Amino acid sequence: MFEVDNFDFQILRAIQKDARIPQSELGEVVNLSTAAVNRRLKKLKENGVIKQYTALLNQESLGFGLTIITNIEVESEQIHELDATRRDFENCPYVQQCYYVTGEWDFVLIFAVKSMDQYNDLTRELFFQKPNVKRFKTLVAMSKAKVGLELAL
Amino acid sequence: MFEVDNFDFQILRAIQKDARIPQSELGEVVNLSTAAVNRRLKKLKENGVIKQYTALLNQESLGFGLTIITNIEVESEQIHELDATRRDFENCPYVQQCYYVTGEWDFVLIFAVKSMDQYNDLTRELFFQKPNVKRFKTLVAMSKAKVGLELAL
DNA sequence: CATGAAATTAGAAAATC
DNA sequence: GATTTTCTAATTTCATG
Repeated sequence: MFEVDNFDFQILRAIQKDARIPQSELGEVVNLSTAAVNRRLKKLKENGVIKQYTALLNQESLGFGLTIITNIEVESEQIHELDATRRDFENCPYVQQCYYVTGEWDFVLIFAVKSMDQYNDLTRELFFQKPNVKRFKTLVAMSKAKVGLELAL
Repeated sequence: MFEVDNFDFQILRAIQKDARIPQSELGEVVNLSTAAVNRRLKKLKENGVIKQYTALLNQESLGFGLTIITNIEVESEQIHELDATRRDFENCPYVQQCYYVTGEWDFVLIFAVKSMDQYNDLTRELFFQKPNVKRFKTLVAMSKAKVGLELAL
């Protein structure tokens, strides 16, 4: 496994907040030369510590005002069934997040959709038409108090 | 509200996948000059359509191998109590996401933590010690089939 | 209003020590 | 690891529709 030292942690912390920060600034913060920062960033990316650089978009301004969390219980927990179900969920572009969990439920999905109508359509497609979905429960987000994938480094 | 046209949508789609794509490449994809792409990106950022450029990190390699989803029911739904509770959740750095929801529960939290022990400590801090938390239910993610905040543009 | 082409500035990457 | 050089990309300017 790739070793991440304190310099790396500082760099990662900074680029989580702003992936566009110049490497020179990064160098000042961390007390390294820009070249050192550059090499470290490259390594972190190559080793998969940095998975992706992305832009977080404003869901509301783009018409995806509805966030919905769905808990799902499956009929069969056989590996093949489970994998197929998981794939169905993953392949839906409106499913932002899909977790396979232990506990009261088997899956938790987080949807970003345009309307309730659209969500209803998706429930038909993803739940009612799939024999392996036993039951599901819908939670509608009234507000997203905190949304992000930042780590507490 | 800011109007997003088809060029913008294409640009946004591309930078969701890779925020580091050169504006020249972006221009080729979208059939615009780099200057036009540059101006559009600037506007999209200024208008908050692009909220943030960020790096998605590999939780496992950084020691945050545990993802936990917690459903919470509160005692009082009075606005002040609710706000205070929400703030407590938000302020916890290990809470990646916090949704205030309708339905069977009031809040859904997603934690990225290092260990079960740490989560237990957090439950004490955030739930048991808070009078407004009536009950909560923990779901442990066995696998994150899909994690991201991309929109289906 | 927007665009594209060209010039400028800034940044990233590579080579060197 | 730092400095310096080279190369690439972002940004600004300016003329045009």
